[in-house]
Amino acid sequence: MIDLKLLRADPTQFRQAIARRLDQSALEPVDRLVDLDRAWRAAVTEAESLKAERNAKSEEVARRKKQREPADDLLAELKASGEKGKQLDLEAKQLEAELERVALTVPNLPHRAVPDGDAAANRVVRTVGTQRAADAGLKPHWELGESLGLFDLPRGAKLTGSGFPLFRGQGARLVRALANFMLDLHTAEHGYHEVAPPYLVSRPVLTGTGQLPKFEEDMYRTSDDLFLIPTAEVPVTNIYRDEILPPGALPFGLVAYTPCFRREAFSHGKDTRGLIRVHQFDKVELVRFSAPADSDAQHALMTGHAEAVLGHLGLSYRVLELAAGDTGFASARTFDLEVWAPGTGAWLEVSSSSTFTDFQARRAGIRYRPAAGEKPEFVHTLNASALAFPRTIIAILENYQNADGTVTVPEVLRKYLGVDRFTP
RNA sequence: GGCGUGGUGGCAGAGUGGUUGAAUGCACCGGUCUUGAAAACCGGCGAACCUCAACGGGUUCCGUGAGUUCGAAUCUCACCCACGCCGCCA
Repeated sequence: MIDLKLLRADPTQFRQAIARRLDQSALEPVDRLVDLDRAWRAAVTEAESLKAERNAKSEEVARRKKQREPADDLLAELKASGEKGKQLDLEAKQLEAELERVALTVPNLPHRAVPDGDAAANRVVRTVGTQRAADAGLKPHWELGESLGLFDLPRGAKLTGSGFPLFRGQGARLVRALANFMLDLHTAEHGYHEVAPPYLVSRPVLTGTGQLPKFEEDMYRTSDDLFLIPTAEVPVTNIYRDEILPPGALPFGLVAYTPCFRREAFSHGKDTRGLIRVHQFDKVELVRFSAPADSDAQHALMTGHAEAVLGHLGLSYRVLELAAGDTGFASARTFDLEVWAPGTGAWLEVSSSSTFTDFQARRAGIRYRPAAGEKPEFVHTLNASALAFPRTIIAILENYQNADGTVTVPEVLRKYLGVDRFTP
């Protein structure tokens, strides 16, 4: 949720900041909010002043009754103004509900450091490692996965539909190995506290992180009006919803290993080959809570934690800073980590590291107390995948493949897999 | 799923329909005392919103939402959640 006070203070500047997203549909609600906000405040002021008057008279009634004095005149006045009070109250409430409804559709303000432009303006911050040449002899991961018996996409599709992969044998074990490797790394070396959250969440929780109300179509919904999580970000960020964190609690990080479910409703036929884009996948997610002044540093730190996974796996990757027009709805600033996949011949996004500033915290009511006795303030929330499994698996298979059709297991995974090579 | 009990401030825990945002205790903050700390004593201490240049003023909040009433933490209804017992079950 945007800060209405910022909009009120300088609507022009606010509008320009939102305009950087190059999304016309984001500006329309901003313009409506200015008018709605004015109308709402006028209604509140009017309703509250009548209430104040009525409260004073009610107190006078109580005083007189105690002293056994007549109060019929006041009672008549109160009865007469009762209907008007209800009316004014209702008007204010309706305006407030509309105000909130519209406000929830406005995206976060881009961070000042974010470059202008659309996806074409995304900036490569750094490239790490040496890319294995995409020569003709290299196989894409879907061929390797099939020949090595690591996953069976046709049978996965038989169970559910396309985009629901079935891993088996060493492939299934690789999934488990990646989970353990990543969790061990983040808990032991990066100081994260491990959580295992619910995979179904409610509407208010999804509204807190920003998936609702705008992106309902992207998720799977149950008959109980619960949603399968599209990312662990949702339950983990909301752990502290409607809470005030005590002084000294910040900053801290949580890590969770969960499946993620995404309908990918509008992306059929687009980069869907093999494991590149699937409806269900596993992911280890980092979530951090920070004081506002500290969040940029926390963002860099967390991005480094995600990069460390790629580093340990010996994979070549690059870090992209997304331009304002390509940054997600709730995010103020995002770094994408793209891993090099020589068999596919493409850079694949394996992580998105974002700071949400106070946008999610406002929606979810996550605050902290800077020091004992001080006023609560909204925290800053951040998260990064570290990493999403399918594309990590793609990169491992394609980068570590050998001329004889086998795949060497990266050093750090061997103790989890028990083998140093995938063979047919 | 059935029956029952309960949801009050950071925590614990009172609360006859009328100065109750809410007693009391703990915690916390400031002060006195002390070489220092503790103890003791004194004072303070919820959140959100509207308004105001500011001082200040006002409104709302006792699980959520409706209702009764001039007035609701207190009465009524619905819903949610927690706990207990029974049933079912991985």
